[in-house]
Amino acid sequence: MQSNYHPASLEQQAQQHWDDSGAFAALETSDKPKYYCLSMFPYPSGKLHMGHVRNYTIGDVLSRYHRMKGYNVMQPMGWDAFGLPAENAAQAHNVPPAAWTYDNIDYMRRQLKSLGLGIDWAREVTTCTPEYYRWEQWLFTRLFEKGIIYKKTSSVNWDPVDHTVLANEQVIDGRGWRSGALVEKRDIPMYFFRITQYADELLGDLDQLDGWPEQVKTMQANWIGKSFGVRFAFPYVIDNKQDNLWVYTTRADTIMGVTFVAVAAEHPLATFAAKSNPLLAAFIEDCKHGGTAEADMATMEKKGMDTGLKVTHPLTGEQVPVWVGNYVLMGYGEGAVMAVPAHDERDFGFAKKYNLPIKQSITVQDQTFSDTAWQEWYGSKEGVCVYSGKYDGLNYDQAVDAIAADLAEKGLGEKKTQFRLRDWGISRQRYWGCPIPIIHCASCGDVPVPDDQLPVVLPEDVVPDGTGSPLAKMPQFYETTCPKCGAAARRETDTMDTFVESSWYYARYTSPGCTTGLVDERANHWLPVDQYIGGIEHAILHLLYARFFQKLMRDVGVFGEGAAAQNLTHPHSNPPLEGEGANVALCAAQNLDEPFKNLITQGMVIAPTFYREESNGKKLWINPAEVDVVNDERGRPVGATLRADGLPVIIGGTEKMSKSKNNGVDPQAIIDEYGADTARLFMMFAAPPEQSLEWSDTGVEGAFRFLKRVWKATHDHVEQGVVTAYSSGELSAAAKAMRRQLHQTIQKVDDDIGRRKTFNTAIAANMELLNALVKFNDTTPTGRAVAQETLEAIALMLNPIVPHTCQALWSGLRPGSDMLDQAYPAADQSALVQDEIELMIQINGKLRGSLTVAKTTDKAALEQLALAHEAVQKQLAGAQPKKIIVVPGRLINIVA
RNA sequence: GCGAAAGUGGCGGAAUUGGUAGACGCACUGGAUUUAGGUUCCAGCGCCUCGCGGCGUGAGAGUUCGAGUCUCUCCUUUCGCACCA
Repeated sequence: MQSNYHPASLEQQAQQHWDDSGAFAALETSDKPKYYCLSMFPYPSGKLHMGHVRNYTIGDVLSRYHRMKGYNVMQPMGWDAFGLPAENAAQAHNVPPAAWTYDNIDYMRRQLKSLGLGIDWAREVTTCTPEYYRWEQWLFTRLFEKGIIYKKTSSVNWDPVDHTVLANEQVIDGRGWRSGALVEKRDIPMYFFRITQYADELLGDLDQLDGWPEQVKTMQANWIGKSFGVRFAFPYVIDNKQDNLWVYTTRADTIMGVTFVAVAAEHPLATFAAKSNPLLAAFIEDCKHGGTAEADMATMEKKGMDTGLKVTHPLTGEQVPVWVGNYVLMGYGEGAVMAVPAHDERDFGFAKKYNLPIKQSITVQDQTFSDTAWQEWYGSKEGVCVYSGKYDGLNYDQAVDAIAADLAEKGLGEKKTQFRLRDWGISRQRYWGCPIPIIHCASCGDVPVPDDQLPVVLPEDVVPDGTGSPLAKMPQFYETTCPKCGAAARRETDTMDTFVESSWYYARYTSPGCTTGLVDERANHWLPVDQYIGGIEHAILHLLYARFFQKLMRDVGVFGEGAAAQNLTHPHSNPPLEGEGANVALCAAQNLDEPFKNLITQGMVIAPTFYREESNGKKLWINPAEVDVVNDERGRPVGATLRADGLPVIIGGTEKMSKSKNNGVDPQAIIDEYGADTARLFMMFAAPPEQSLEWSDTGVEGAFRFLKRVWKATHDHVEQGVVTAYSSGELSAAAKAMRRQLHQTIQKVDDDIGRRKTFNTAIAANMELLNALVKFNDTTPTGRAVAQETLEAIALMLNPIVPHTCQALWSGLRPGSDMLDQAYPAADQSALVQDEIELMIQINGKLRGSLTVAKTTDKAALEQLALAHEAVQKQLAGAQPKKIIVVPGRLINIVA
């Protein structure tokens, strides 16, 4: 072994060895149980950021750990390569998005390799290649034919200056980010996935997902938002024609408190009223300004205007005014809501503002109604009806039943289950995406592209200019003939939402190179994904869409038909895993309902910010790498200076790494300076995976220092001669204690990585073990054998986290043996036996002392020993204790 | 606005089932080694107090022999909200 720790050369050697031996090629022919470990694939934005390093290190730790535990591991990687940033870069640098994207992929692939990830690169997928999106288009045509995909109009953000559709991200304070023009809502035809048809299954199957974090499942359940309510109508007459205004409510018990109805600006009644009311028309026009984001809608000022129209309350027969409200969404529910100002916060504010009547209809026991009392009642379903005629005294359930029955009798309503979830609109008026495989024919309508004409290839030499859709300006792309009648026809020029590509890539990894379908029979070997890892920001949308796609692919028969029985008996299909998620239905992919058995949602990577204020008050953000922080004599930061000029800078908050705050740390710089293992170790040590991780330069140095300490301890030991690890024989008390700590650590680290996935505590336990070993320092033959045993175990335990270093340590400890072939160490139960234990002594729950006793001491003897304890004697001062509580193995509490 | 989390020393975090609060690391202080800086090694390090001791897990209440952990109210911060990925 080299005397010093040289990460650059040893990492290069280890990676070369893994490459040469094909160590991470995942084969379907293995006898071992399979473990499919998937990290969310990156968008090729240019270079890796710390979030990627964290994500992929977590995946690699679990992959290597499971390999050592005897699993046949598959860890793939690919590129989520379509998207908006490529178009922005294209405009900025005048390069086609394709060229920019492929260059980024080449650079980032090299970076990933330098991290030493155990990836099977033969399975790489790139979503912007025709080989990939061909199957997405194929699936689209099947779903279109089944009616799962359909067309309807929907609102988008329209920039009237650039004549282009804007993403929500491109709308800043209601204005286009480039033009600065006020954004308008515009209705255009789009294709939708009928995800609402799967809402019940997507909700119900959450119960299968034992290996998912509770909060993610709760967020998904809330997002799907199943509610039980009543859909009912307010009849009205216009131009002597009878019609109904439909609304939906979950609070039918308050129906007698309705004092007005609010409709969306786009509602037909609003449009009708505006014809004869220029002021209303202007208001409706005004409602079209501003973006479509729900957060904006919910926080903007609630505005409204009376249409002058009246509708009839279905139960009281009263005339109720119809208002237009800017907070009512046309695309959600009926586009109209009943308003009960007495018992709804939003209606209350609206009624106060426009001086509309407020009418109480429920009450809560012992409380007096007032303008503020509604606040306490809002959201609770504990009230009973009052001032509601025949419904007086009924509680929520009784009132809803009675009211729904009465509405049904009049043919004006019924109970209805509704979902908050809306259908998924996937049309994008952009260039850099998967072309939608539809041909528009004047006589045949929307015709899906036949299989033999797929893929519809996206031309790759285009530079978008930021106005309109490039494909819509390319006759050579859109001019075509109808596959049905042969007449001249126009190809669809919209592309798909990039969420579509990322909804099925996990399945494609199982079948690299497959040209006969989306996947082949290899999918049955690998699916489902055993462990999925990715950012918490994907907790709702991406994960919901991928779950949806698994069900779609299952129902379309992507995984083969009639092959289920055969695949179910496949010897290597989906063997059970220990631990979380083990009860997910084990079946071939064809019958698989859920794609991801276990899920880790990793937190963000954050870093301190530094800035200077310029004369115009603007903040100039300075990268943490250019700053020195000054601490006082107690370690508290008192200031910071810019290294370049030695002058002070202002310390800002600790925030998510971003370009705008210039607080990103380039992983490449860390790898170049300290090596990949130090970067990996720091990221795994600084916080558990689900929490946010604060970047710290000195923390990185600490991680590097630990690796040097492990290296030195191993080197110094090996220099004295490699020995056989301890297995049996007489041990000194110190050696016995050393071995006990070693085997306790093996047990703890196994649990920390395998079950708890708290890599930070696994690393801390190894640090403690090394500290103990350095102190142990026993040079007798038995002592050296125990040291050999300990050092080997440390190398094995740390191998999943810092694999390059451990590969080299192992070569030193066991010349001629390869770390790649090693199993995870098992704890020696006999070494764990302990004769004496320490018990805490409490008086009234406060710690007063401790007691070391034989493990076998019984309760009565323990009580006597505790009472005889000096501190107890002093506190009791001769009095009798009221009670003594003995918690075996832990403490004795004396209640005085 | 709605939904989901989080809050523990100067800092990141640990405390896994209600039972020793602060493991491990960083920063800091003192010492040793070193040509110097750095490195490395040893010791100290929650707060108040000379000490005895007291206080201490965002704030306030509650349950319990015992609460960082359970319950309620409040405050603050972060994430998501359907065209960023």
